[in-house]
Amino acid sequence: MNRVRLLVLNAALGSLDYSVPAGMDVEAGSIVIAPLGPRKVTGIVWDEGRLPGADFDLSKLRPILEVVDVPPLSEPLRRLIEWTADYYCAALASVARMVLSSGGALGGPTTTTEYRLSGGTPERMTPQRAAAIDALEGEQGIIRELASIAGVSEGVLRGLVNQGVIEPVTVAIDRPYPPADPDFHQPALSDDQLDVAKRMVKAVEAKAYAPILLDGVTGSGKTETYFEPVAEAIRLGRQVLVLLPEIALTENFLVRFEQRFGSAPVLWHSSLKSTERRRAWRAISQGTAQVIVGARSALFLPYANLGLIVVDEAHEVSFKQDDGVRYNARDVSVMRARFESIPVILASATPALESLHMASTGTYELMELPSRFGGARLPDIKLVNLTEEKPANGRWLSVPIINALEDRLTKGEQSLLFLNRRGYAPLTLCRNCGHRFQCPNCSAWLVEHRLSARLACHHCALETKVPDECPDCGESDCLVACGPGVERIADEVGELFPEARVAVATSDTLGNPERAAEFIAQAEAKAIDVIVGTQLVTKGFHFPELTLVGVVDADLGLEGGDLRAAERTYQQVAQVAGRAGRGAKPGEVLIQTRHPDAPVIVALANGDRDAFYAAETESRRDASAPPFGRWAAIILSSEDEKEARAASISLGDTRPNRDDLYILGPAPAPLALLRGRYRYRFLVNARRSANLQQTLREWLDAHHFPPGVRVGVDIDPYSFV
DNA sequence: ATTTTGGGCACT
DNA sequence: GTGCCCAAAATT
Repeated sequence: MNRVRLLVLNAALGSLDYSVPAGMDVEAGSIVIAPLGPRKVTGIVWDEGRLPGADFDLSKLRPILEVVDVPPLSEPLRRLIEWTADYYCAALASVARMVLSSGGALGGPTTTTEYRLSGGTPERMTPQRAAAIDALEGEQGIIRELASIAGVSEGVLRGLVNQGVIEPVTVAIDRPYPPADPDFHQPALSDDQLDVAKRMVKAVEAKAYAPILLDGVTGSGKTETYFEPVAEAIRLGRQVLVLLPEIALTENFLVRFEQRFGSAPVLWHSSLKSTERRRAWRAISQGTAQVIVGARSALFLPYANLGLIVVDEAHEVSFKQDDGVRYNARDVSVMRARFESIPVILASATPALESLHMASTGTYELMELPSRFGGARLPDIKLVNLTEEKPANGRWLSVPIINALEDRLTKGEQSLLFLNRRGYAPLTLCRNCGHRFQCPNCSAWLVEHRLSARLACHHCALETKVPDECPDCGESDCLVACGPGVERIADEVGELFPEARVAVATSDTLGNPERAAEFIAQAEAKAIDVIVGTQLVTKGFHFPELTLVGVVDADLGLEGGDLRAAERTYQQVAQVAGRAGRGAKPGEVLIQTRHPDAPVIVALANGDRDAFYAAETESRRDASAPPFGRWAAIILSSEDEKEARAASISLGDTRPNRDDLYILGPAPAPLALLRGRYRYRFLVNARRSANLQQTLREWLDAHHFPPGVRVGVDIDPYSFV
């Protein structure tokens, strides 16, 4: 190729043509550096350029500067980038950027300098230096990362480097990962598991596109079952990607993985240190990384030789990315498997209705694990009607749950209380003047966190100390907490049972893998009697001694304008209920609700999954919601309220008028102010037959927006705020 | 996204 | 005419 079309990594630019200097070797997918105005940009060679017809003087083409020394992006990956950009109405460059997300992974030297403590002491000790030396015990990394770990400035550390207290270490970037042994430990599987595993192994051997819905009740051993096709892919020398919804889940997963394969997999998530990220990216692109376990962003990595994708807990909402390119990793996984011609396994105990629908139409192959592993039974589920069993004033646990907790404490068994609200209380107000603490940047209350003695906004980074006086009326000692959060429930348990060992499990307390591992170790060692947790504890955890699950407020998820509210409530409660009775002892689940007759709640109480899905299917059909119709959201935002409103009204005036597409809005978004930006929203409901994306693109492209207005398109939205 | 260009306008 | 600010255009 002597002339190419380059996808430059800049969202506002499309693709640009460049000439290829004689002697330079490029092919489609090559990563290159090219001149752009006075700057240099990274680009991906896309194809042979827009040949004659473009009214551009071809002799003015500028030459590519250099080819980056990494393998070219494969054809299937390039098709995936195109599909994702097209389907989610995003810029090609934005999607491509996720592929090259490693930042420094491209080119560069093969060794890097990291720093660690040398064991010496500085001539002059200062508080910062002492704190840094204390915090960096056993750590190694680049200065910036160490500074962030130690909570001191980079200058402090550079001073220590000069004094020899911190020493540089040369590290090879491409040192290999330990190999995974597919036959390290063969677990005993049930007949059901063996049967399903065998079918999945066949799919891996076939090296063809095969979407599989692995539908197994909680505790049925889905992970051990899909480890078999993973092992087969390793035997065939192919790479495997396992997507997990949360980092907090990986610790438990890693233990099981190491037991099965004798070594840790390659991890990919947003908090990887830059050198680890770079090492992983290169190993993945060279094919030396065998099994990659990652969050959704791992989906866009340039695997050299992918043989299988597993999406674990595939129903999880966190697979939907809600900023930047708004994609659903579950759906994009299926497309990647299609372009790569490989199987993809969606594993869940509570599959999304869309996934079940695909299975029922035969688009996905359904594989079921209907019973729990090792003869454990599914737990008994009972409702607690909160309108009859009222908790005491200022308390949130009803008598049946308190009695059940007491029973478990006496027997030395564990309990789990589930409430999907972080912090102590969702709203704080002044008893004297009624002042409510609200985030100045978002339409949201500040949530009190007693563990950190702070008021925090859950939508932006705002955090303040809890003040001593009301900022409005100046009165002191007048602030009251309204409503429950997990911390408050933990306090309540502590007051009821002072001897009980209570642990709060949320993203605040288990935010990083180390703390999650510590929590799991404690729970397994029975050093915890009662776990109080948010949705984080609904998945993945396996504590054999846990026999009681209490759902503090099953109605919480039903509030708010979420189109999938019923499904999400069903999934969360069913998943958390699934934590009970996984060992030899039977489990009990108590669900507190004010709406014991609501269809979701009834289905949960009866353990009647089919009835719930049947009812939900009908209500989706009536609402023309997925899988029968499709939704999209368009959000216009601006720092200026008037500008946002004017832009949305003017966009509304040019709305397409079609009978296969219904447009609601504009209206202030439910979160009308988010991170300092005022937001207006359109909701689009389209028939399956409508060409939703093309219609939206034509509508938006024809419109001119003022510079301060941002336009976001969310296809198949989950969050309706 | 970032840089360059060019128009309008106040000021000299 | 010069400098400055802002919007629009160009970037291959």
